[in-house]
Amino acid sequence: MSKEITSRQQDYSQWYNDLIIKSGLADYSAVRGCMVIKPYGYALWENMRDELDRMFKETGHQNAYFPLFVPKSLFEKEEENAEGFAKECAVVTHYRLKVNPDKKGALMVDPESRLEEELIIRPTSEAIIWNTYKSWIQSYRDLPLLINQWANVVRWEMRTRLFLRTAEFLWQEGHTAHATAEEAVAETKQMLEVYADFAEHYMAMPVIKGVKSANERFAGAVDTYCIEALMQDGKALQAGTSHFLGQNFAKAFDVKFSDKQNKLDYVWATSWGVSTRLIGALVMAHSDDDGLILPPRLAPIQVVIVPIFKGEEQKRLIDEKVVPLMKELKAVGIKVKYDDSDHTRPGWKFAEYELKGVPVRIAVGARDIEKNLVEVARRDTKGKLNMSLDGLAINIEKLLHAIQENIYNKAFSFRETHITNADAWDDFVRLLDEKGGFVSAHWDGTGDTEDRIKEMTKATIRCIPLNNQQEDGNCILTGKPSTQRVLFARAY
RNA sequence: CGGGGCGUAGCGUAGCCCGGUUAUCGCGCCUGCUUUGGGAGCAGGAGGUCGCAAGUUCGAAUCUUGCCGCCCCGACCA
Repeated sequence: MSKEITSRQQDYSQWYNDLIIKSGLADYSAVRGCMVIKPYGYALWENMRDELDRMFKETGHQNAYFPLFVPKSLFEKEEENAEGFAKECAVVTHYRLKVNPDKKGALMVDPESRLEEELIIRPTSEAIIWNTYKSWIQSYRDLPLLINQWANVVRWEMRTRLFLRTAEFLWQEGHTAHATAEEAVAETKQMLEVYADFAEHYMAMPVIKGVKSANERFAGAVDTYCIEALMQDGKALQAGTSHFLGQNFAKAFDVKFSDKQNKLDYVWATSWGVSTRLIGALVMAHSDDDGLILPPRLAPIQVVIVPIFKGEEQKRLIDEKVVPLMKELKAVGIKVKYDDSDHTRPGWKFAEYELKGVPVRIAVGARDIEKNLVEVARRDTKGKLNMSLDGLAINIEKLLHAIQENIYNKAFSFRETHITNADAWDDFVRLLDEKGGFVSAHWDGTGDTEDRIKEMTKATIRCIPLNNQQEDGNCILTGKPSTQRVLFARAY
């Protein structure tokens, strides 16, 4: 065993780190808080990105790219947004280095190169984008403006975790402008649906759609909608957000349009984003102590074929079967890899591809070929069965669908059994401590109560679910009247 | 930024308390042969600023001081 993974039970955090590193998704880097996304991890991100990008375009959005740097004077224009991010901004103050006269071979910041105005490295791009939109929008005919950008952003975090929270991360941010509030709200909700659809159908990860409480709302937003997922350790994870920004940014950046009656008004805005954090979510939602379990629809490799042979002659016979099989599989759109390298033996390959979470493994040996069979192993259940070489591609395709469905169902039933009602404070605390997951409880609607609950239990309101059932009750902490339950959880 | 832990070959480690030739072991790597249905075996081989810098000493991986880096837990946050 050359690649030991810490078990989830032993140390969940270490299990997560082991998985990321040993499966080859990412690596630590020489920069504190920043990671290297390795080819396998980046391939996974590309698959996620491509699907999302397609969905954005289907809903009428176009991609563009805005600068990494935001002049401080622009950044501070929308006050709430600026203050919300102030504590985690990297700031460029100089534009030049010079040879250090006191230390050979060393460079120093040239004190004479101080910028007249500091540049903020974007933690998000509302400021630079709304400053630009001002010149793009004059008339209702320019609306709606539906733009997305794929970019990196920097948030100077105290404590980082691979994929879940790094100082620099990759994401997409959609920024739209609309003529009416209704239209902007509809856009906000539409993108939330896109995210939920992606999470459930591609990541096989069930999510709860909801609205954030005021405390958890995006700085500068009127409403923040979110999708919340549940990880195997019972902690919640915000997987995506979609914000209705009202006219806050339009007012801060003076973006007005003339309507059909030639009346001037500020435009209505939205922004929405998901990041490489989704990879962390994917890992924690499905994987086990043997490695990753990737959903077939996103896996960089969906099927790996491992030949088992003694000598050149057998290898040649296997090749004769595998080459056409590869063609068949590719013809039905399956991403297949034939690992016929002779550097490692079959057993090593089995373990390695399990670690990497490849959904299906096909082993082909001389014995199988005599019987016109292959051994098919699925990663999610570890089950093995023999399948005929005839019509194999179709059966593998079916199997991939079944795996996609199975890991979704598994995650779904875990999630369903981890939403628990609490009506008494003691139960509330005990559920958080002992069971984890979402605790559904009444709340008096005040930020103060939410803060106190967070202080006492480390749990926050993850969201108020959309279409939430209305029922009379009493706040779990204060006993004040409440009309609905909200979801509490400890979160990443 | 507080608490804890760690830094010795690509990875994981022994040695450190109690200073003393050539720094231990495993995995990985290279060569060759045998192997191949769950992380192969044998033989040979390469690979080291012991995190960095000062200090103590005849002599430092080991003792002292300072610094750096990373991981885990907390505060903060997506």
